[in-house]
Amino acid sequence: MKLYFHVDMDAFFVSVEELFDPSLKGKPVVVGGKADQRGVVSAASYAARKYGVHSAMPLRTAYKLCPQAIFVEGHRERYTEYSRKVYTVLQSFTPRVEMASIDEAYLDMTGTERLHGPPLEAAHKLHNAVKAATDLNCSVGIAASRMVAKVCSDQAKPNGILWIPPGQEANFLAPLDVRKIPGVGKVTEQNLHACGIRKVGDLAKLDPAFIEQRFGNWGLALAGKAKGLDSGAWFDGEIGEGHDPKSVSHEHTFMTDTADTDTLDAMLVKLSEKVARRLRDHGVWARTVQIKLRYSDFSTFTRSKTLDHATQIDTELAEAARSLFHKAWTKKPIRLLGVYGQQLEENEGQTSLIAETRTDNWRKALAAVDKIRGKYGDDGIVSLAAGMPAQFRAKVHENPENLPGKGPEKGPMKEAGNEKG
DNA sequence: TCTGGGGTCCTAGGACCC
DNA sequence: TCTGGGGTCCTAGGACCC
Repeated sequence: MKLYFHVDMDAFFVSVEELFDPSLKGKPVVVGGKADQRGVVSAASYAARKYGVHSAMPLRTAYKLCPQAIFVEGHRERYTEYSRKVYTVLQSFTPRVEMASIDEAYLDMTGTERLHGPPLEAAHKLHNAVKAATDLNCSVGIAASRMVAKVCSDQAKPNGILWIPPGQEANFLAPLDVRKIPGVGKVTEQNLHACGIRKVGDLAKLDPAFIEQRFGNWGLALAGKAKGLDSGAWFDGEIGEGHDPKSVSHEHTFMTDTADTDTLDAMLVKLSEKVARRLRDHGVWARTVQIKLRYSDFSTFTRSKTLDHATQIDTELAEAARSLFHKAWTKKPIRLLGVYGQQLEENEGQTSLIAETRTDNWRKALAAVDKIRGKYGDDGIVSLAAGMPAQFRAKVHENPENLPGKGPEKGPMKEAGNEKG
């Protein structure tokens, strides 16, 4: 019989902020950005939640619901630092730990009873150890499947521990809303409601063949989850096997929508550089480049291109991204741009000898730049866009949103953008 | 309400090959 | 010349998670 823990930090971002500024304690706090910014709530304190504020809610909505809340941008590095501390504590209980995100982890605690005692006792020890090391609270779910352990930790919040002994899974899940099942979001919930399915118990009672017919392959996995099983790709694989990233991406939402070609080109270059940098950090090459564009009405489009060889070079990514963008763009104002590296490979793709020398030179230059950036941050160097005209380089460094409005004549600029280095 | 940014997984059609 | 079916790759879109 398997034994899994799911450890979930309570209001993680807010709690870390409180460590650095204790005056925030007990107050309505919203992490995610300023109240008038475009963006959503990353985390809300329990005091803020009383006003209906919750994560993923637009910041402006949060402000309307709770104007007295303290809005903070947040400190990513601190969250990463504390996430590592938590990981270290969890590692001391079992090597089979997998961080599912920055603030939650699965532990395979099978066979640790002699070392740590029965499940609840082990969970208390673990909870206390996390608290001692970080001064942060967490909640722990315990079950024979990861799926149920995750649902448990959610039900245990805040600062609680919940164990569902083997055989009790169905009883525990049955009265819960279908939305509580990991993987069931707004859309699936609506679809299930349309079939008269509201509780997990309703789902568990159905004939799997019916669910498969209505919801496809994915429906079968859903039926399994309703019974407390780890079905579907979600809970595949052993815990503790680190996996390589499948994609690397960066995107940016403009403060105000823009149709300015130079601003958009500069942003594509900047995003491409960031993606390339991360590819090099991971030591992987991308075969496929994808862009995303979103217009003012929120309509969103993606375009992708598989290259003849995998790359991690700024200009190759940027070139592909700009080409994809200009083929798809209708010239209407843009709200968001994104650049993605996909089909990541461990090795550089097949290249010709000439390309080889060229990329080798690039590699040396990029390694040097990465080093400087590592030391001084991204602003240590303006831009790597050697293939881009000087105008772009200046703009990349500037905040594109703050550029003064320019005349309609963009011809020469566009030409220049196409030249090669 | 006016909707971030970083990801994963799934589906489905068409191309292309055997 | 008309016609299969399977497998894999490419592309676009979408649901979902934190």
